Amino acid sequence: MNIGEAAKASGVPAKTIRYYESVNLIPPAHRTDSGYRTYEPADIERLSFIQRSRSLGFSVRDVGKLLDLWNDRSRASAEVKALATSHMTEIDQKIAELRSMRKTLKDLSEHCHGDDRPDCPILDGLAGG
Amino acid sequence: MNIGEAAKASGVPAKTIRYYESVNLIPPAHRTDSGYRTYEPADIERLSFIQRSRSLGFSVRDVGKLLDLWNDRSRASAEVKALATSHMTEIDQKIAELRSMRKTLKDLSEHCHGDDRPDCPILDGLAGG
DNA sequence: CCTTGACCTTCCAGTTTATGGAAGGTCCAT
DNA sequence: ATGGACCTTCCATAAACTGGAAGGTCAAGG
Repeated sequence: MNIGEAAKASGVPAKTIRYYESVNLIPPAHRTDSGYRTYEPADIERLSFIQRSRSLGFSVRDVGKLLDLWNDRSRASAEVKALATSHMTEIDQKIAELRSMRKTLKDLSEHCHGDDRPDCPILDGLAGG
Repeated sequence: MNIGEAAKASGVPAKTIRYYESVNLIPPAHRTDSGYRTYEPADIERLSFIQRSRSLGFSVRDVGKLLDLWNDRSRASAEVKALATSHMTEIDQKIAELRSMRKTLKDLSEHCHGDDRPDCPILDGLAGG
């Protein structure tokens, strides 16, 4: 599987895969004799996970930590558990914020007439959340 | 209210407030005779909204669009409604992804023993979510 | 066999969204 | 009037990409 297919399969652009390799987020890919990078299904899973984590606002560094644990199975599982728990807390917080923001937007659109009348007072609520 | 107080009140660092001004995300602040920026409560609300939106993964550009609508009350409310709705969809998606990710992590920590035993198979699940 | 087009490679430059620090002005309390 | 905590601008750096140039590779068709 070359980098283009890997990009399609994982949702991470080829350019970005190379970038991730360059900053050691992922290990150097195996190469064909001619120098093309090749990827295994396991690599795709890893890339998908990175993709998902990044889109949800986790830093590359955070993702790196999780991947380290994933790679080094011999680590104490207490450490894995602690990291997972801390990430879960972060996630809960993000979900709460998103819900609050969603509510603001919902109020906003419900109180707006949806026609051309310009009295849409709910925009005022945006800051409050 | 000077920039330091505004920073504390809004949660946006002073440095970042100046940056937002420099890229026209917010209008230039009023100045004292000596050149210090001053901020009103309304400015703080705006900054808080920006802060919240950014932390949830909305781009500065997206935030800018919403702020534009907020500023220009005379716009058709249909437009406001459309933008709000589109953002709500995005938010729903983000929430769904976070929940999926949370579930993965929960499974992970539940199946881990939390002691020093190294058999923590759930790390394998990370890519799947 | 050779060409054509879609891949791949590296490298360097630019973008977005800040953040850090230097050099210097301001404000206020002692 | 002087120290320290503010503020100012400007320039450099960071993180996480993204685009483009210059050139190598591969598979298909003529």
